[in-house]
Amino acid sequence: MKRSYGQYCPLALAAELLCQRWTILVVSRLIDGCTSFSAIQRGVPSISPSLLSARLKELEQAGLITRQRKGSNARYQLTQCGADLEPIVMGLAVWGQHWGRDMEWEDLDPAFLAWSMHLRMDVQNMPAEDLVLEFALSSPVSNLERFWLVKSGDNIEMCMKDPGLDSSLLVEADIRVFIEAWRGIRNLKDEISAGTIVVHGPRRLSREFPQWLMLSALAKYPRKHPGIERAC
Amino acid sequence: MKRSYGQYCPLALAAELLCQRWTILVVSRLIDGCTSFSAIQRGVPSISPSLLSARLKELEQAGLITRQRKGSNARYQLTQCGADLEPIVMGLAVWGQHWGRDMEWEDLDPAFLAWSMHLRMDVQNMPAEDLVLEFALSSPVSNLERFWLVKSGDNIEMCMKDPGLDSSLLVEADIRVFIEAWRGIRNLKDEISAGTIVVHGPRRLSREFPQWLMLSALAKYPRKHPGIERAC
DNA sequence: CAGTATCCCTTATGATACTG
DNA sequence: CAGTATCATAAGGGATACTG
Repeated sequence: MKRSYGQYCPLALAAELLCQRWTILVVSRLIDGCTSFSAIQRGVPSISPSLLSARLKELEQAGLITRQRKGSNARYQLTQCGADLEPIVMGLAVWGQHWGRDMEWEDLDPAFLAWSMHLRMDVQNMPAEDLVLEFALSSPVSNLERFWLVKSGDNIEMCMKDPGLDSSLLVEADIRVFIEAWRGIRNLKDEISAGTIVVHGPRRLSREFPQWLMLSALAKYPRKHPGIERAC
Repeated sequence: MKRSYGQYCPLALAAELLCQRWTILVVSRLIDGCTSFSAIQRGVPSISPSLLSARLKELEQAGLITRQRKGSNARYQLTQCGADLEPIVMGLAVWGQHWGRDMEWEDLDPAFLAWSMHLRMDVQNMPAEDLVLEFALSSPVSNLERFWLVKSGDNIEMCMKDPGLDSSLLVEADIRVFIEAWRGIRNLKDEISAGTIVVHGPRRLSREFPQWLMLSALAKYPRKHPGIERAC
């Protein structure tokens, strides 16, 4: 249940809905075009199903989204009201890129990275053949994290468990280095040249890999936060 | 203490700071130019002092504001990092004006209305003389609410208690009608013509009153929410 | 897959009183 | 004025198991 501010102030009315835990992230996934419960959940990896359900109901009741049942499935879509948030959510994300705090090790979530990357692979510029890209990202505070991006035709799927397919390429790196490259804080090609990101596999493929990987949509916004990352 | 999302996602980093209860309202007051603790508190009438204190510390630690001691007073000011939020906060407020839920009676807070109005009186177009504007706003769910805006020179102060001065004008209305006019949902002059807002006092002053009162900065944005107010 | 239902528990918050 | 200190409470949220 929303806790009201008891205020007619339009900013307070917006905040009492949108500035609850998880809500803006859920809206962001809807803006990204996710329409099913599980697609949204994959894009917000650590939200619990009950809370996601509650948030979706609040958004529906407030008129930001519609929910249509399709057989046993449901389809969530933004209304004009919800779609009007796109520039605001984008603005907040850019602000976070510019000014957000430095990333802690615990923030380096491979599931979200996999989810993000699977939406930002430049399929048109990849070879026509099907491919399996395997990522093995190391961290001093957790086990080696593995995931796979599987290209079938023009479709890319993410896999957090071994799909049991032969990998076309294997990418190895420290997870922080890789995510900093993903966010545009480091330069991907520079890191590959330096050997801090290693792409194993046929040279024909490994050479092209940096072209396939579109970075985060925010990578073009320079970091302004005066933290340790600046020095990198 | 901020509850982290455990995510490097820049939107999550922004949200974990800004999407906490009260925070965006406090930032908004800082954007409006409030620099002292009590000025901010007046602009966010129902925040408790301990929570405001906590929020200001979080904002300072995150680099959005600086705090300078001036004698026993403190002065809070936005940094570039905080100032960058201005378009986002404005966007959220416009969204709230467009799409926010209908106002409940409990939302019609006269203290916030008084605070808002005292910043939006067009002093340059008011007579040179000092004035006392008294407001008496009725509501079916509470006692008659009275407050005063006191013009001394070019300065306007708000008073929630009787300042013990003769009032130059007395404005009487239903608080919902008045706030809807303030927000641009109704037309102020139409309501005065209709007698739903009554301005008592010398005709010389009462005629000019609608010119003095700049409405909410959001009044120019039309309401789009499909609620009961649309019918008004 | 697409959610619901429980249950426990941390903790954020509101209220109040107090101090320099 | 400009906050700090304390405290009790509600409830938001996380985890998990379960259902159609």
